[in-house]
Amino acid sequence: MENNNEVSKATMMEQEIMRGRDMANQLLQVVVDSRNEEEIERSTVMPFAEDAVRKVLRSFTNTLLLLNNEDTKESSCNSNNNKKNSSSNKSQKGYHKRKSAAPSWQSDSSILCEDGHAWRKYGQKKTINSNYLRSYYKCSYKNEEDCKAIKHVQRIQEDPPLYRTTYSGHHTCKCSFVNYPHMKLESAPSLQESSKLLSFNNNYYNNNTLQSKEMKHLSSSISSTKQEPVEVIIPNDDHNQIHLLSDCELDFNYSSTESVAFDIFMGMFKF
DNA sequence: AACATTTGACCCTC
DNA sequence: GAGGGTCAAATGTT
Repeated sequence: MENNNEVSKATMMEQEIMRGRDMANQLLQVVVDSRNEEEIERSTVMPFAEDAVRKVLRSFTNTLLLLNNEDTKESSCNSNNNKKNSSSNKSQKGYHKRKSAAPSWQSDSSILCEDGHAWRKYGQKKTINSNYLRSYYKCSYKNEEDCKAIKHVQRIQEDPPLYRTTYSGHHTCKCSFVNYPHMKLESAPSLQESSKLLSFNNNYYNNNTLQSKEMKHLSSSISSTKQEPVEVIIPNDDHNQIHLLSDCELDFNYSSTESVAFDIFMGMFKF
């Protein structure tokens, strides 16, 4: 009985997360569609908003994977045992080990969802039970970081359109900053050992974006989640960089801009 | 030129 | 042997 309650609770949690992910997808669509509108493009808001939504999507995806990995841990262990006796170390073209029959996680959506991760398509197949092609994707960082995450997407219904995405494996790649070409966190070798340098790409922020005054406000709003004082340096000659003289975990809380999206982004930007 | 997608072949599991 | 998952060469796109 108690077990049933836990299962339904987990299902409800999963449904809520999926609902959140779908809403974030819709928001992302609005942001992406707005790129071509000249006025919005010139503002500081859209790059931040788009990044924020992508990060939200990634969180939803990872949470769903974690939830479902717990569920399928046992079955995948069993299937691994079954495979122990099969041949190994083959490198011929097309050689592969068939994935476990139980997917890590699958979800249906009326739109082709983005999930915040970068995928590379590596194949597509017409399956016997469907009139539509199934597309196979692997993580874009599979080669660089040996990330094992894969997914396949299949249309399962014509009208209204419905797509089923099945994920296997979870992301082990450190792609957090790769998808944020305009912001970069790195060591600041010229300063003290534990300092960090937060860089803003000039292409995004040179024109009417973050002004000196705003940067100073931003720096004063940076606080430590460990309640420790954080020392910040803003170089006079370069308004696109902030030096963070601390090795502790930081939270941004920048609220002077009129943009809610900017707030969300800064609120999420934790390292 | 570099990167992404398409497509047919290959090979495993059932 | 059928069906499905993956590879890699060919092709397309930026």
